[in-house]
Amino acid sequence: MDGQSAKPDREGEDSALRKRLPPAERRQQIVEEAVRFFAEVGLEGKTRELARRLGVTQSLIFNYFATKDDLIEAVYEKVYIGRLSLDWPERLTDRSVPLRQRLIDFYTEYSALIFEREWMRIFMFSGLAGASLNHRYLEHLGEVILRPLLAETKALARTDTPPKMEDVWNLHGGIVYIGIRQHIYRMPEPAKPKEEIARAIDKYLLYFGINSER
Amino acid sequence: MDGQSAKPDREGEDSALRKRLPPAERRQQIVEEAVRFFAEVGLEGKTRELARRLGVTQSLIFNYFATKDDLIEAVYEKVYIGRLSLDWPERLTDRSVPLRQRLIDFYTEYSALIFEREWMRIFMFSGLAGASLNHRYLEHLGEVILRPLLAETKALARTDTPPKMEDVWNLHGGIVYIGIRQHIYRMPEPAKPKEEIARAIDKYLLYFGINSER
DNA sequence: GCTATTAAAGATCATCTGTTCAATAGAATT
DNA sequence: AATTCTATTGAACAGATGATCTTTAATAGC
Repeated sequence: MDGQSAKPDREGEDSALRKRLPPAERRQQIVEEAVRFFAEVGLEGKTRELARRLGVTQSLIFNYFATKDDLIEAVYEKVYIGRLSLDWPERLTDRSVPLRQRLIDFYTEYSALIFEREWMRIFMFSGLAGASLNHRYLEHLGEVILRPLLAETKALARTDTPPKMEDVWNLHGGIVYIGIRQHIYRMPEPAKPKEEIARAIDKYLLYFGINSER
Repeated sequence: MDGQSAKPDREGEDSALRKRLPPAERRQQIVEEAVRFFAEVGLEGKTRELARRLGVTQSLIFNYFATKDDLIEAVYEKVYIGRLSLDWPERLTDRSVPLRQRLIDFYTEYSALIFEREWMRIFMFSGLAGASLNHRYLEHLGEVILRPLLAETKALARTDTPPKMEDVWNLHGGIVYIGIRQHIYRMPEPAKPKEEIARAIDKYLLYFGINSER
């Protein structure tokens, strides 16, 4: 029943030798694999399985992270950090560029960042788990991106129904849902995601009577 | 450390006596609580905790379900069945009613059904777990609801850009995202969800130049 | 009221899982 | 080559967890 009971963990697929790495490097390696691993199987993935994938003993993981929660925290940080808060706030409010162009630029870049299986799934797992980072991220997004977007829309709107925050969330949700379908529900990717994003933006702008050149 | 080691499980909150129920009834009771329980903590929730909430021993659960997976399967069925496939397909294609009204009727009813914490979360948990029911549901939705909706839109569209399936998904996603924000990310519910749904629909229709009366 | 039936409890198993720690071995320094 | 340092391993523990099996007792049929 057990062919090799002498080997406890460490089923190194690529085998090779057990390399001795500088701590910083090993730590990074663990976190990177953990991101992939947890994104695939969820945050309840077992440390033994993670160790197996790393080709390392399970106890080594606890040499770098006191508890599993610490590891998950490191995964959150790795995934969340740098995903937002670039120069978008200014660029989104740069009125020398037509709003349509600004929106397309933003969502092209943003979707390139988040329409990625690892991000999408860990975001959803952590959201379901009620992680505070998740809340903070969404609040941050709302304040730093969506609220300014609302202001920009208001400034150009030509209809009697004034734009509301919910309209911006609707635009955002419609676009994000493309990634959810693809990476959470594993449906096929749209043929031309960029084009769908542009159409979503045009629907939004048209509703408020905003011209493409403005 | 343990005040009452003689009682193994069965921390009946409402206490009372160990009632002897007809099997069908007990089974139903277990499934219903399991829906609530798994929706809250995820599909990896422990059977002992579920039993505790039921005020019943853990072993009793396995008297009704051979394995935990069987229980989860029953939860899926309970949650998924009856959530779709009513008379919507016909009503959505009833051209004696303006499309806008049909859309509003549909999404009012549909959102009332799915904007519910249990459904939303179990749908997401099962989607992340790759449950086949999830795929079947979405395919069914696409075929039975969204594709007819596309046909209806095409029939009334007055613009040169023809409506595409992706447009319908965008409409759908934007609306569903309201529920995701509320129940997955636990953000506050919009003040007037119905109104937001109507606005999303109007954006969609306007983009294809479809009049409200048609 | 008595008995056969069967929910439900109680006890326990085998395995899994996070965590700890002493022993080992790879590399750098002397 | 010997020594030192420490990354990594190997082994084990305690508690949890899905599942099984025997025992208890509530209910239905007579």
